[in-house]
Amino acid sequence: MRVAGICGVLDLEDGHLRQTHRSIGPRRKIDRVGEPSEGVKIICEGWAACVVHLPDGRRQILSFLIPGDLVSTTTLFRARQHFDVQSLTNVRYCVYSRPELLQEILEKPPVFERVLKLGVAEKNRADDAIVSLGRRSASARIAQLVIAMFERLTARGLALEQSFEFPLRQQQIADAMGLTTVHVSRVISAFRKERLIDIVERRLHIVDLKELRRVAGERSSLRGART
Amino acid sequence: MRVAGICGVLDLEDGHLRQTHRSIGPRRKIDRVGEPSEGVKIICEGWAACVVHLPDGRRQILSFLIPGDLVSTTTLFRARQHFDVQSLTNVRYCVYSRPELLQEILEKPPVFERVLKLGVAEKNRADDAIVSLGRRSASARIAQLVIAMFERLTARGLALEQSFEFPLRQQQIADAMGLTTVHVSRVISAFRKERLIDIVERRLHIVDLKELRRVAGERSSLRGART
DNA sequence: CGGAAACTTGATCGAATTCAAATAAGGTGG
DNA sequence: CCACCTTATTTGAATTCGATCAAGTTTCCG
Repeated sequence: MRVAGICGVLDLEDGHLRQTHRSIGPRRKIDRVGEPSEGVKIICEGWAACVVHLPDGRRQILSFLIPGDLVSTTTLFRARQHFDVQSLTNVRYCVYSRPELLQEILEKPPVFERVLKLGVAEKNRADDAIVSLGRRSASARIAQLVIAMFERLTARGLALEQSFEFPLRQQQIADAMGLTTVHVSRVISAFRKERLIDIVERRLHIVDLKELRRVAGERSSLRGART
Repeated sequence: MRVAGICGVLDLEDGHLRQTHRSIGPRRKIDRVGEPSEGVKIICEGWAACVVHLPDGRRQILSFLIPGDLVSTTTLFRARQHFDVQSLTNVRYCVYSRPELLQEILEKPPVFERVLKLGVAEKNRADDAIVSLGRRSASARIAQLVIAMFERLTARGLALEQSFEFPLRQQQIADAMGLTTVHVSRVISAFRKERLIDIVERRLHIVDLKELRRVAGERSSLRGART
């Protein structure tokens, strides 16, 4: 049965691919490190994150997932994941059977292309993260994050004007940006004071997009194909 | 005409796929930012790197490429690359026509699987980099780099005992690890003094692998499918 | 209402950067 | 083969960005 909307990104034809839909609360594991994902998943609603746990208890968030995102292209291949995927909010996602989807991919070039595109987008985001973590200051990284989420959410029609749902805790921002919560708090306070952004009730408002871009480092690179 | 060896990673059948081979010197661009790659390339000999240039002149190296590596899975898709690919040493690589390779992929599941696997390996390496840059100290990152290169080169039969060709300049290590040359020099000096590694004439010897792993952080995560 | 997360704020510390020079290693034309 | 020039590497001193330590305060839920 075809479910309308963003879940259908992979089901380009007449929607005959079998999908299972699931809903879960926040802080739940969608996929677990060391286990192969039992299917290929698309986030339909809510935010999730790919998380690596270090032996000393610290964490690194590899990426945030929002509606329309494929939960790691690597799940197309039946391999152990090296990270957990966990929900940050209430999440609804759908699961495709791996073999069925693979067959669909091989039979239908547009589906193949679509999946390839999602994979490219995912890799581009990882590359963005590497550049941010490797060469940008804390403020630049956080400004980048805000802008990146704004653009991704806008592309999916999930931003109004310059504001959008922003359920991230500062701890999660810290884990994604390679910082401490304390420092994230300081940077966000500074952004508020400088009237760059404002966060009220888990909703982020971009007050001065131009200046925010400047702070983010306004680099020309990494502006390639996104989804 | 089939060329033996590592170039053939994608050409699993009887080697009828057309390949063009090219040789270039060090510090040459194999692919250029903003331009779609004109084909799908495999490194046959030498080292290369994917490099992002920031507007202020600083650089971030996204990954190092060694023989057997695909030059970015994203080149399967005709999109603008957001980074340069450049040779670090003399490099020989081969180029497949994108349409021909795509057709081969769609027709031959083993080839499809092979390409998928290379893509997964690439993504895993990017994720490794994110964790290193986000959560590890300078020494841990450099130790990781040495171990990772050792393992990758070993998998391709390019390491003897615990030593291998290591053509990287400290500047390049710095650009990959998000550090300055000055600091890379200090860390490597310390490693030498502690008899962890030694670098002589662009060849790296791992003196104390166990201790090197300890320094690298000996984490259990991120030990997934590599190629 | 009460307890636990989440967020702030201040003081101090430290890893890595920056600035500055000196030394070593390569590569080139004569 | 050597003098010369450029690119790498090393080392030291001073600085800084973000971490760590330590309380508070606020917000969120059950």
